[in-house]
Amino acid sequence: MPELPEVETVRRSLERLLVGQTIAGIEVGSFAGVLGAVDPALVSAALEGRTITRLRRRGKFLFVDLDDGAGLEIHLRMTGHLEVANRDAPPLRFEHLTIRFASGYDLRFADQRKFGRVIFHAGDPEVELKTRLGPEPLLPAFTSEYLAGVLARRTAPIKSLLLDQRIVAGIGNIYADEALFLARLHPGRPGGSISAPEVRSLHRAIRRVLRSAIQYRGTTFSSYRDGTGQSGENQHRLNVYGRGRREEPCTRCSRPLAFLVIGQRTSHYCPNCQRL
DNA sequence: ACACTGCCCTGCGAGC
DNA sequence: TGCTCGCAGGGCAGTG
Repeated sequence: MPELPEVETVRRSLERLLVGQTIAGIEVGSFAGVLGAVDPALVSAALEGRTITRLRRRGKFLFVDLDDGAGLEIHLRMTGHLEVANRDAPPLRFEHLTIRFASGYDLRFADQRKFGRVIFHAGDPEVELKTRLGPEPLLPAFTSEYLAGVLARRTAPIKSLLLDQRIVAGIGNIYADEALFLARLHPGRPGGSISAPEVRSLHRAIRRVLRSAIQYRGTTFSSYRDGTGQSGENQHRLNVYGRGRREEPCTRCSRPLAFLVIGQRTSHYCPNCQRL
């Protein structure tokens, strides 16, 4: 389940391989919806001859910048996967889009569940996403004061608010649970009930959890791999995610962890360390 | 403005 | 053994 650290790891793994590559053409598989509602022929015509100048990440989105100012917006959702492969290599399982380069290499996009998208934008893709995305949690604009401001007077559970990409970009179910555990906050706490010191603690926990996960190249829970097919290592460092259902012991107090459903998402937490 | 629900999609594991 | 069923969840549209 790619969240910010996984998308950042993919970006880093692909950057050197993709920048400077010139697109010779694209091939769309049986699932044309991978390109959104856009006509594949138009996308193909727009991409042909363009050279990739940069790979950027914003929240869980990956942007591929092209030399004419256009770009691709890529979202992996749950099971999306990007990989660079030799032209002659066999197709990936669930491969929906192949971008062929003049060099003889391909960028392949595969997605078992067809949730992921590769959207072409004639201009900067980030501009269209601006209103839908909050600040980058690892950049200076994401301050404790900002977080306190957007949580104030909110009645929704903090877990749901952390998953809202307009509040802060890039946090998904895994890192929301991990950050709340580090900050010792119950996932069901109303956003507005969180005190100033608690917000500071949460702010610190979010940054720590994300930084550490990037360092360990993301969490491979089921299918996640980086752009070279390599698994992450952060799954061995999780405190709560995936452990509550099995009532595994808390890494801090050794009491059994628990899980509950908040906003239709499972939340793993320690009932002893994270009290309402 | 905010809170919340349902939809998309399919491999996999649990249970019968 | 073989089947069915429900779960996993990010983003967005839609409702109240």
